[in-house]
Amino acid sequence: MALIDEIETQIHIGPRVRALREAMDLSLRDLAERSGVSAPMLSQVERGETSPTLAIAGRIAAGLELRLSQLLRLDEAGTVTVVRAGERRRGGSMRRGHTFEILTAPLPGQRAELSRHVLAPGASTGGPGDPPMHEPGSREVAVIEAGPVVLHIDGERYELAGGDCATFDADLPHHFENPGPDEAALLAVVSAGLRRS
Amino acid sequence: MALIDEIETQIHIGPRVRALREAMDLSLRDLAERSGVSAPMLSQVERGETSPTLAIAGRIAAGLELRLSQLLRLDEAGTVTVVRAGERRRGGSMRRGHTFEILTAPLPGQRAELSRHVLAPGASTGGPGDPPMHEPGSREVAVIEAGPVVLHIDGERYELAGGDCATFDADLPHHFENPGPDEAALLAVVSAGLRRS
DNA sequence: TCGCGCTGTACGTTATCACATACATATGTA
DNA sequence: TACATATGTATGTGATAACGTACAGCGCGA
Repeated sequence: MALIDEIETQIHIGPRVRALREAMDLSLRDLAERSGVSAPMLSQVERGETSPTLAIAGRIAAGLELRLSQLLRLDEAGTVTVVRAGERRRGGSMRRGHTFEILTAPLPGQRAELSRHVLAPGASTGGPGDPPMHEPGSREVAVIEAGPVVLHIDGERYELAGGDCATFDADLPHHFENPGPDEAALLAVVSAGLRRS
Repeated sequence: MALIDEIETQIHIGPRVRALREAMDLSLRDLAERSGVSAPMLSQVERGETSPTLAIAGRIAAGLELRLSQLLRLDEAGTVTVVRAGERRRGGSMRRGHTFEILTAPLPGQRAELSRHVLAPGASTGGPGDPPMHEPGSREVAVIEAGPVVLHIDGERYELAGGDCATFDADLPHHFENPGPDEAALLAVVSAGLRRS
């Protein structure tokens, strides 16, 4: 219902298995011997008549001298996503003098989001009262393209110059401020949170 | 008997699924809703009491906003070679015409590393024969500062211009090449794969 | 203390995966 | 022609994956 319908979930390794097997000049019984999976089962998998368990799929991959993730990746097109400079939405400015763009595509499987922020003199990326926090456990890396910029985080204050790089917990309240007379810019990377167990 | 015993075939995604689910702060029923897989099934999979079919595993991965190959790759982490981080962090050039800096501090708990690469005309960040892959499950985001740059990955070829942004699996063989007559530069972010606990 | 809502798990049933066997077709060999 | 050996597929049976339901445990507010 929810996510499941919006995402391509179809797994159809059958044709790939058959192609690989024939490329190695193996019969179904040959591969059955190598993989420990019965020939009729292999036949059904190749024709897509059944969805094998991970255990079976792993043995089939092993028989083809592949890791299962490799076998599956062959059927997952679009692993590489390119976002062209022209086709990005410019993010609305939450504050006057602040504009930003999200540089990365919002696709599943992504664990990092990269954004570029431009600050007019005196502007900031957010305010002390603003809610826009990041997911718990996430980390942020910011590189200053043009400074100076002041990073306010959790009551602390860090003065950054062009080329400086700051790393911090993105789930703490924070914002960047441009104190100087010139325009400032920075790149921010937010890597998805994963709680340490 | 044949190959099957010589290759590690064990698939145990259970702990990984549980870690990811808890990191996303989802209950079994939450993930059931997102994935279309029943909660008891998820429980059994997490505890390794059953080997799900590819169809089910794919839906679980989708519910976790991962591709199945990515989810599986997290479990194949043990076999992979580590990058020579020591040499690279100094910012030396591995190839002529290629210089880079690691911008982030090498601190524990870091999940993203940011580096800036400069390529002389004709230079590349590595070669087709070079092994330096990133950790399994890691993702890379590259922003082109000055192009053109060609991204070679897994046999594919992507032409990028200044301002373009590419995202891909960092554990696939890849390198950047500068085909133009001018100096090229890019920023690369590698977000860590999920570590075993 | 009582419930309410939530968590994860045990139960029993149904669907289907995976096997061994048997079959149909196609090659080649005597 | 007959036999032999290979291919991939149809069949029926036991094992198990996957479901809906129901349960024990926890924290919380009335």
